[in-house]
Amino acid sequence: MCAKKCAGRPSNRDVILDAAEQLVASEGAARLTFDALGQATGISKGGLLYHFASKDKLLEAMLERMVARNNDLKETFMSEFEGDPNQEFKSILLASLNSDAECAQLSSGLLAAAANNPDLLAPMTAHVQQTFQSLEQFSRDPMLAKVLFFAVHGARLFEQLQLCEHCQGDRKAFADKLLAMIDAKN
Amino acid sequence: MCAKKCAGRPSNRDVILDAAEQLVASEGAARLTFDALGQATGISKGGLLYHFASKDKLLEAMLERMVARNNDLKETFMSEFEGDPNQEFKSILLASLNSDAECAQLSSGLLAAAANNPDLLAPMTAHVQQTFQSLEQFSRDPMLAKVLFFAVHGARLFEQLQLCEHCQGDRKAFADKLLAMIDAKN
DNA sequence: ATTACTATACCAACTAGACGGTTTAGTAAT
DNA sequence: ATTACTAAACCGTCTAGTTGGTATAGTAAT
Repeated sequence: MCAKKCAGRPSNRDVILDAAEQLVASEGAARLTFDALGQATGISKGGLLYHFASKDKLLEAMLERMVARNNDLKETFMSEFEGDPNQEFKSILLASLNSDAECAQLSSGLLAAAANNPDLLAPMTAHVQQTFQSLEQFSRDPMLAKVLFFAVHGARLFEQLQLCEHCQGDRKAFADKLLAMIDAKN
Repeated sequence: MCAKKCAGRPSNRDVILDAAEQLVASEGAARLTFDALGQATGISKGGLLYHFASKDKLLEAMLERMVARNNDLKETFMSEFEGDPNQEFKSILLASLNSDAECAQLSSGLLAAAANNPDLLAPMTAHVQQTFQSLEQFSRDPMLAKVLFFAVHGARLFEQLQLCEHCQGDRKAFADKLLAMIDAKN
């Protein structure tokens, strides 16, 4: 499970966000409602609205936490790939592939926002743009970087929508292939 | 615009599906309603329900047309790559990258179904599985095939959600890179 | 130690509007 | 007569958001 940042004391705010992600994954973004969320968490609608003043605020928080988790994971990989000439490149890719890995599902925030209010995705564009710049900066073959970046996100989408049956099992093999392609070409 | 299969005489059924795609792209899947669809097409709610007996039927039709369009485009590319040792591989990838290219947006059907009723995606899993098998069959490096397949769909997702600003312009360069990678490695 | 107050974290009941879908009655072309 | 609709009323349900209230914990003056 997620929501363990302060180790042991997951605030209800995070509990709600976790439940929201799971709801989107299992029922679809359109059924992410305060009622359903209340049932899933045992918190009343009033309580939910205490934490997130509107549905847009909830979606915003989902996106924010998604980005934060991604950044955290990238830093973890940065130390794991210490010394590797493609440290940054690899860290960005694996972070995107594996964020929320320990959680139920992937990219629920993205899909929920896209479904309910695409305007909320605008701040994400900046984040993506920045990632693209990093990839171009740290890769000798920027187009390859783009291909691999999109590959990671395509795989995540298909996993989230359960469009391919055995995606989960192949995840490690998939990651290894990405790393091998970087080492071979970069 | 789309919906021109019988060249010149787009049935209202296709007009409705086009409008539905555009609505999902611009307003989000949650705002794909019969009322909004009626306003967009100028067809009354009764008229819409004459064509699609329920919302689920509408979503099903969106997915079906998406697959059909993809298959058509694949056949077009098959003749374009006649003689190429990677004919099938390339055709599958470019078809997925370019279906709906002349339309407003991509993969609206997928997102709409995912948002409203993920159960409707079940038949898509079969289609994906089949595509995977073809890719594995026609590629000497199945893992590369997977990477490139996911790259195509990742790029489509980001385009649809307008998550990267200049995706459209780079589409041809992106496609060329994919083809080059196939030729180099396969 | 008591009283008064504040902040946090909720809950239960309600409201107004939107939504999917139905129904009815009718039009117009083939 | 069939196909392809329009127009408009209507229904039950769901939904976001509001209101007003409660419980608990802590602060701080008296």
